[in-house]
Amino acid sequence: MNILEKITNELDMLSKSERKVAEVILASPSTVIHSSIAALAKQAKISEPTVNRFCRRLDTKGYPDFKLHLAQSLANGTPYVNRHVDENDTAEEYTDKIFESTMASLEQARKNLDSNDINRAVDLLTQASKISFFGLGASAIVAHDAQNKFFRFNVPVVYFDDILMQRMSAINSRQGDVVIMISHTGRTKSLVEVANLAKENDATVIGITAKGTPLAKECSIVLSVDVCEDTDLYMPMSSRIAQLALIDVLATGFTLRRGSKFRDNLKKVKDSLRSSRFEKKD
Amino acid sequence: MNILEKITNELDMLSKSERKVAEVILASPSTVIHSSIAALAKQAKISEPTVNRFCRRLDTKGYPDFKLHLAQSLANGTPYVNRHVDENDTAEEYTDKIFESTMASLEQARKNLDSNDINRAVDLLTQASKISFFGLGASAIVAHDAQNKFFRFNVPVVYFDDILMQRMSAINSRQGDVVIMISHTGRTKSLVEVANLAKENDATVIGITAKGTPLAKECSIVLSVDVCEDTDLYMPMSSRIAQLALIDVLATGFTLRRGSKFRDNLKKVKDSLRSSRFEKKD
DNA sequence: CAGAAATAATGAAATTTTATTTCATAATTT
DNA sequence: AAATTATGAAATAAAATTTCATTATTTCTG
Repeated sequence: MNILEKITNELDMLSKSERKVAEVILASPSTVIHSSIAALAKQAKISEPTVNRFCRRLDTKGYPDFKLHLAQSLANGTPYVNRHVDENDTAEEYTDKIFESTMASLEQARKNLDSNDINRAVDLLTQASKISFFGLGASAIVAHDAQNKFFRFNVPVVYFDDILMQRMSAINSRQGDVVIMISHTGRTKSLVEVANLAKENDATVIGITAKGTPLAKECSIVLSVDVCEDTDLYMPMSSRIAQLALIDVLATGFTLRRGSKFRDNLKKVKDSLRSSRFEKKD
Repeated sequence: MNILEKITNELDMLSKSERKVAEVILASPSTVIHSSIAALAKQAKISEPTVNRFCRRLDTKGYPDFKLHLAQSLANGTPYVNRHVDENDTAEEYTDKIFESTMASLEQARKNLDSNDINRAVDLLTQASKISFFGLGASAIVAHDAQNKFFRFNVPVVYFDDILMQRMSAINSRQGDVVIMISHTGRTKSLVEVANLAKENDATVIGITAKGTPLAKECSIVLSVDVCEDTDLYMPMSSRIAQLALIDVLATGFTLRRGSKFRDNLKKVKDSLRSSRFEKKD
C-alpha cells in the first residue's frame, strides 16, 4: 500500500507533534527521502524521537525503513491513474491521458474479476451447444468481437446487435445454450428482457455487466468489469476495452481447455487468411 | 533509470570485489534493501568500504542513497510485460497475463504514436464533409466502434466491413472526404485496393496500420500502433485494443477541437438514451 | 622475460554521521 | 488531583564513511 495514502488515512490517529511530521512529509515527500532524521525533525520543529515514533506508528521499523517505503511510493508515482482530459490539452497530453486512463481501467478491472467465475464461465462455454453474444450500442462492438473470436473455434456462435433478432434468438434457445449478455450499465430495458427470455427458455445466461443491476439478476454468472467511466467525454471508452480484454480471457480459457490439438486447428484458420494478403518480404 | 539495469550494464567496469557485491544484489535485491552495509559486505565476502565504493561508482551518494534507488527500481518492478499464456495456467494466471499483456501493448502503442500525426488527423477529421471507417475481420470491430463514436458527433459517418460496400463507397468519395483504413497487418489485398480507389477519387486516406506496409503507402497519414502480437494465440488481441484506444484519442481530439458547446450536445445524445434504461435507485 | 616501479584495489581501524533508547518533564485527559 | 499520554534532552547504539596501510595488479625497463 502506498505510504503517502496511509499517512493521509491515519492523520487523525496521530498526536499533535506527529501530525507536524506528517505535514512536512506530505508537503514534499521527495525532499524527505534525502533528509536525515535530524533534518526532518528540525523542519517539522519537533524532536528526533518524535519522528522515530511517527515512523513506527506507520508500521515501519524506523526512519530508514520509512524512507524506503516512501521512496517506493514515489517511484510508483501513481502509475496509471484516471486523468481527466482538459479543454486546453495538447494532442500529446490528451493522448497520454487516454492511454493511461485505459490502462488504469484495465488494472482496476483485473482486480475486480473473480477467477472462479471465469473458470465457471469457461466451463459452460466449452460445453455449450450454441453460444450467443448480445449487446447494444458500444457493447455491440464487444459482442461483435466475441463472435469473431469464437467463430474460429468452430462452435456454433451468433451475435446480434438488433433487438428483434436478439428476442427471436433468445426465444429459440434451449438447454445447453449459453447466452452472453454484454452491457456496461446493466440497465438497458430491452437487453434485460432478452436475458429473461433466454433464461425462461432454459439457456444459461452469463452477464458481462455490473453487479447488482437488473441485468445481473437475470444471469447465472456475472462477470463484472467494474470500471469508472468518469474520464469519458459522454462516450463509453474504458468500459468496453475492459470488456474486450475479458473476451480475450474467455477465448483463451476456451482454447486452453480444449487442448493442444485444438490450437493446431486455430493456426490453420489463421493460415487460411494468408492468400488474402500481400506477402511480407523480409 | 532502473538501477538494476544500470548494475548489469556497468558490470564490466567494476573491480573483482565490487562485482561480488553486484552479484549478491542482483541475486536478491529485495533482501538487500533491508540489509545494512555490514550485512551486505559479509554476504558478498568483502569489506564495507568496498560496498561503499560500489555505491558511489553507480552515481549514488553512498549506501543509504543506493538503497533508496534500489527500492524505487523494485517498486517499479517491470510494470507491465508481455507474458505468454502457458498450457497449464490456472484461470487466475491467464487472466492476469492477458490483462498485463494488454496493458503492456497500450504502453508500447502510446510510445510509438506521434502526436503530430494525431493532430493532423484530427484536423482533417474536423474538416471532413464525410468520414468513412473501413476494416475487415478483427479490424472491422474497430471500424464499427469508430462509427459508434463519430456518429454521436452529428457528422456524416459510415462504416463497412463488406468488401463490395467498401469499394462502392470508395469510388463515390470526393475531395473533402476522409477515409480511415484499419488493418493490423497492412497487407490485406482488398483493403489496399479500397484505399487506392479512395485516393484516386480525391479522398484523404488515413491509415491505422503498420508503417511501411502496402496499405501505409496509400495513406497520407499513417497512425501506427506498433504492438507485438506474439502473446496471442492465433487471434488478434492486443492490436485491436490499441487501435480502439487510438479511436478514443481521435474522438476526444475531435470533441476538444469543436469547443464546449459541442460537448453539451454530446451530453444530450447520451441523455437521450436514458429512457431506454431502468432507473438507478440510489 | 625477470623484476622494479607505478598504479589500483582492498580492508582494518578510526571517525563521523545517523538513528534509537532511556528517562525525566510537560501536557492532556479522566 | 491522579493517571495517562506526549514530548524532547541526553545517552547510547548502530550504521556509514574516511583514512591509511597493505596487498594485488599492471606497466615499464633493462
